[in-house]
Amino acid sequence: MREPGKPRRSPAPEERQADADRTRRVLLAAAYEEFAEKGYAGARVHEIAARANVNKQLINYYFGGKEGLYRTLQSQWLKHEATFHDPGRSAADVAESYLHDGLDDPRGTRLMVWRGLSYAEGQETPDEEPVQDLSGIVARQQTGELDSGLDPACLLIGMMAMTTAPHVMPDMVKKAFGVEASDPEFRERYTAFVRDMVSRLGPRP
Amino acid sequence: MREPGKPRRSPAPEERQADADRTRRVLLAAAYEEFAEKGYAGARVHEIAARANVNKQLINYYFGGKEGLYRTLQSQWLKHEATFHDPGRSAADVAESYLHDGLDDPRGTRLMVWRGLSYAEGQETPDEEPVQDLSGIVARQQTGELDSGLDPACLLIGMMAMTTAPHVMPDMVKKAFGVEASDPEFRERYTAFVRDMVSRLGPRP
DNA sequence: AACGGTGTCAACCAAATAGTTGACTGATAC
DNA sequence: GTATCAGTCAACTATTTGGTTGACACCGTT
Repeated sequence: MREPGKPRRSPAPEERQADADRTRRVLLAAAYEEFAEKGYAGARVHEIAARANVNKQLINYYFGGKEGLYRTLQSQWLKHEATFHDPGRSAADVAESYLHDGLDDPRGTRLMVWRGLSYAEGQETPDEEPVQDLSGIVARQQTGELDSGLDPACLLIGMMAMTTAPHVMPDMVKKAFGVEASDPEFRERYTAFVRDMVSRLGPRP
Repeated sequence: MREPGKPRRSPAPEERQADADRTRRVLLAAAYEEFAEKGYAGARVHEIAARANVNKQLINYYFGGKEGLYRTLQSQWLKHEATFHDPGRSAADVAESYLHDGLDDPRGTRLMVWRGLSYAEGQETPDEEPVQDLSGIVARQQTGELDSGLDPACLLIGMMAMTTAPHVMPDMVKKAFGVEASDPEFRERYTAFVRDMVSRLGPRP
């Protein structure tokens, strides 16, 4: 990208390290976009480099290649786990905000779904916590907000399924609602449904 | 694959057409596997040809290339639409069989999810029916099996979300249940949950 | 001032990949 | 019997793609 004759801008004294960190960050940000959009197989390293306005060799330099970059991205996004652990807010509110977060910025969800499809059974889960935190659900069962007769693990999967659905089957949404998943009309109708749904998960009369 | 000297087996009289059809079929079957497993970008045409035990050129000959093959496959699998239209069986039974069909053979679901991720908003939906059949849901609302206060389109999406969840987030399943999504224990617990869930969608007392 | 290290890049390379070419086989039509 | 056509394939090609090489600029240290 740099013009032939023009010498590169000089990295200021203590800016050196900052530049390296900055490069890592912009690369990760670009990778986030590219991988969320096209998945691992569809993503292109030169495209990531272009989005980051950086030479593609730096992907190898800092992350050891496409796969290293992908792994780094994944492990970084593991923190973003959904646990419904948010005392003070109702389950319906938490579900709604999960849904809205996903509708406002589908990238995280898409990344998760791409990963799910590429998931191979029996693969080693190296360092990442091998157990899902269900305490947020269980706590709500104890307070009677959710029916304690229901399986907590199922509850979590079910709730997550509802919030990811618009990204998993956007075409079915389009055909069933007549509008895209990003349309306010869908948002409104589906939000109401999710809240209603959650309210039905309380203890049975 | 054929040995050098050995002449090819002669196509019998009326077998000619049958051979062409057969080639198309084995290619589509192989493509179904390959695309379901790796998605469009990850699939390899030489791999599809190998699975079909056929020269890869035939993919171009019969389908006009990788994309043509993919399109043909998609349009063929459109019939498999889920509509909950099955009078005589309860909604819980239908949901359960959707779930079990998916667990027994994930390929159709995976294909759908891959497609969902590749879905670009605003793209033309060429010939395929642009409206989702909701009559199966509405009918169940009229008989009082499902709450008629609920949005039919939402009901469909929600139900489908539940049945596809195991394939969309197999890693979360693994972490939440401690077993793979293919494990009988998961199947049992999750089936019970889905049935319970559906039973809660009836009219409120 | 020479040296070594870090951050960066342009140019190159090898493998993979989708697609093309030209040939061959046998059956049917003329 | 010759021409034509459908079906098939091995070998080839152009392009894409992830990755490597070698260089260079700038800084701090000796």
